[in-house]
Amino acid sequence: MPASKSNKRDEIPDRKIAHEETYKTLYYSIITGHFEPGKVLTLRGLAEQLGCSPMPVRESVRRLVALGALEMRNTRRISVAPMTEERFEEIWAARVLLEPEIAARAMVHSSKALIGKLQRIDDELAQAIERGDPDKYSLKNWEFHFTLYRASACPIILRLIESVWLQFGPFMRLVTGRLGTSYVVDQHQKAIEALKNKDEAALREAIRLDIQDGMERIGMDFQN
Amino acid sequence: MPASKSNKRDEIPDRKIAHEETYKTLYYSIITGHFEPGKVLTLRGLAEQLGCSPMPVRESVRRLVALGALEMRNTRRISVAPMTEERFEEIWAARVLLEPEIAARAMVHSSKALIGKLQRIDDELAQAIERGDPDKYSLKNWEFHFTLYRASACPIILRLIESVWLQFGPFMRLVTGRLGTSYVVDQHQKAIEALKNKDEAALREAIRLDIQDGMERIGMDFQN
DNA sequence: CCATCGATGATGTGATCACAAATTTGCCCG
DNA sequence: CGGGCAAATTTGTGATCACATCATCGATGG
Repeated sequence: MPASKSNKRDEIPDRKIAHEETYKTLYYSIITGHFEPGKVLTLRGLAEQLGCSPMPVRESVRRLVALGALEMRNTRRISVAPMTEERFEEIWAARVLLEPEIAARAMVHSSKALIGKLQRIDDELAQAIERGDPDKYSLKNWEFHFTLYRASACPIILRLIESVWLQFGPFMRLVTGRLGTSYVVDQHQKAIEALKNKDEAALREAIRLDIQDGMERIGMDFQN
Repeated sequence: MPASKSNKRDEIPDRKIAHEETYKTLYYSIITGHFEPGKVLTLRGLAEQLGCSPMPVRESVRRLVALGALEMRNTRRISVAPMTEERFEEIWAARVLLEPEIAARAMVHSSKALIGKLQRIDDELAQAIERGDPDKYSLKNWEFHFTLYRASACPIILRLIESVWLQFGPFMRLVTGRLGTSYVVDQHQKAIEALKNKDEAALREAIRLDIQDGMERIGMDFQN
C-alpha cells in the first residue's frame, strides 16, 4: 500500500481527454433530442464536426452503442436507434421500474440544499417553457431528474437509468415541439413537496406520474 | 428507400470482427467470474493474452467500462470493479426490480421449445454441481436466466440486466467455491413449473427467490 | 532502518495509414 | 425512360507509432 495519505487518490482534477469531451458532447446532444431517430452517422463526419480525429469519436461511439443510445447494424453502419412502438413501451416500463425506486433512495439522503437546487432547476425549466425554448427545457428536465437521482448515491442503478434516457432521448425532439401545458412541472413540484414531507409514497407517485405525463405526450406524436 | 426486398437486410451471417470476438471472450470471462474483483488489467496485456493488437481490446474495454463491468480510474488505469457492500446491495435491488418483470414478459412468448431448452440447461447445471465444476455452473446458470429473458423480446430491459450481471460477475467466483447444496436448482424448477402452468405470480416469485438465494450465498462470503 | 526523490519502464491516448467491405454514383443496355 | 451492373468513393477496422503521464523501483540522505 504505497498511499501514505489515504485521500491522495482522486486528487487529480480530471485531465482533459479528447474522447471524454466528445462523449459528453454527443451525450448531451442525444439526451436533449438533437439527433433524429434513424439518422445515420459516420466516424469521420462526427470527427470533423467535433474538430478532432476519428479516434476519440470511435471510442465515444463504442460507449454509446454499448449503452443502446446508438445502433450498429451488422453492415457496420452507425445510426441513431429508430423508434418503434415496442421500444417505446419497453422504455416506459423500464423507467417506471427504476426511477421511482431510485427517487425513494434519494429521499434518505435528502437535504435543504438538494431541495433548493431542485427548486431552482424547476424554476429555470418553467422559464424555458414560457420562452418556448425546447433545448433548454430538455436539458433542465434532465438536470432535475438526475440531480435527484444522483443524491441517492446509487451509481449502478443510476447508470441503468442513464442508459434508458439515452435511448429515449432521440424521441424527446418529438415532445419538445409542443410545450403547451405545464402540468409536467406540477409533478416536479409534487416531488419537491414529497421530499420536504419525507413522504416516500408520494415521491414515488410523483415520479411515476411525471414519467407517465412525459411518455404519453411523446406517445401522442408517436401514434401518427 | 433502396431496399427492394424488405428482408434483404440482416442477411449477412456476421462477419468476423476482432473486437467483437475479444468482447465476447472478455464478456464470458467476467460473467463466469474469472476476473478477481479489483484486479488491474492492461490493454497490451490483454492483447497479448488474446492474440491480437491492443486496438480491438481498447474497444472491448471501452464497451465493458460503459456497462460498468470494468472501471477506469481518473489515473486512466483499468481494473475490475472492487466489491463493496453498497454495490452488492444495489446490484441485488436492481436484479429484483428487473428480472421478475422480464421473466413475466417472457411467459407471454413461452413455448414447449423454450421450456424444453430451459429444462435441458438446468439438467446440465445440475451435472455441473455434481461434478463440482464451478465454471460450467456459472455458465449454465447464466444460460438459464438469459435464455428465459431473451424469450421476452425486450432487448432494452435485457441490456440493463446484462449490465447488472456483468457487474456482479466478478463476485460469482466467491460463490462458485462452495457448491454444496442444490436448492438453487429448485427455484429453476419452480420457474419451469410456473411457465408450464402460465402462472405469472409463481414465476416472478421463483425468479425473486433464485436471486435471493444466489445473492445471499455470495453475501455470506462477502461478510468476511 | 525508513522516508523521499529521481530515473526508468510501462500504460493509455491520439493520430495516421492500409485494407476490405459496403455504399453510392454513373454508365450502359433494354 | 427505367433498371441493373460495375467503377469509384466512403466507411469501419486493425495495426503501428509518438507522446504525455503514471507506476515501479533503486539510490540517496536523514
